Amino acid sequence: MPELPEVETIKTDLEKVILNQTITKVDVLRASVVKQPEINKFKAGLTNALIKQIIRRGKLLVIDIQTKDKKTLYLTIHLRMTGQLVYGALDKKARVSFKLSNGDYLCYNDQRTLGELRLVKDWKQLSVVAKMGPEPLSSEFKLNLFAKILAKRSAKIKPLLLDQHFIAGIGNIYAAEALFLSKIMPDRLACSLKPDEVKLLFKNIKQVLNKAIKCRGSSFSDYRDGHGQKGNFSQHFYVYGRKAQPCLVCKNKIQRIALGGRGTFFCGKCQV
DNA sequence: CGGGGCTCCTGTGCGC
DNA sequence: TGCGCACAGGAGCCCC
Repeated sequence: MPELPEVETIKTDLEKVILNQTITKVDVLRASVVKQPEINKFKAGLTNALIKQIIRRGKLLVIDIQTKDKKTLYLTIHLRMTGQLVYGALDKKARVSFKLSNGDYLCYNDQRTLGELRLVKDWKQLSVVAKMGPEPLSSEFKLNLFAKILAKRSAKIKPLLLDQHFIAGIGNIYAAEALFLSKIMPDRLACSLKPDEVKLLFKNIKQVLNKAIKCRGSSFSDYRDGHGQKGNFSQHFYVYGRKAQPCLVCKNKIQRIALGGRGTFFCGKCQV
């Protein structure tokens, strides 16, 4: 569900309310979402731990904690499709809940339970993190490297944008929107993009992610911010979820196809 | 390397 | 109303 802008919104929301609080109680109501270590160790490590810092890498949230015996550990949370991390009152639907020192709760909700929570010593050594591509909004994401990699790849551009080893944090919504803004058909082969198109796509990836962050993310369906509120970027979608509706630029009907098993929206007239 | 299919789950909406 | 199927912001795995 949540992509980079949504996870970033949750991060900044939670930074204002959970930093320097102690976790006084941990309840795991759905054991399958806790992947590492086993439940009792997970709970023991977090109980009476101090929340020090929140980090985002791609779609992964990393909460830096100091345990009651002064060790540094990291709680990593991947929200997958329907995960939510909401601060406030205890939610009856929570899969995992953390009671905080001020009496409020941090609830991990997840309808489909595909999300993953881990408590680890070194989050950068997790294989998902080690294999992750560059952060698209950081200076490590460079046009010449982007162009070089695209030139070598024969995969279709849209599934490639979703590949977290290639770039971190882009999901189905922002891949579709960035390609629309760049006037590129989602099924074009990466190596077929012309230099101007590569440049445009590079710029639009950054632009659409930044705009979505300003709008506090997209609540197409389940996404909620750190306070349980919806994001506003869905109002600005050009193509995502707009099958059969008129293109906002040329009035042509937006089409939907499947690419790599994922719904893919585009305008057949604006995109080439 | 690329892509298809399947899997982890739960819920909603649509067509018949 | 009821049932079955398609589909959903993700991503890993196996196989060809």
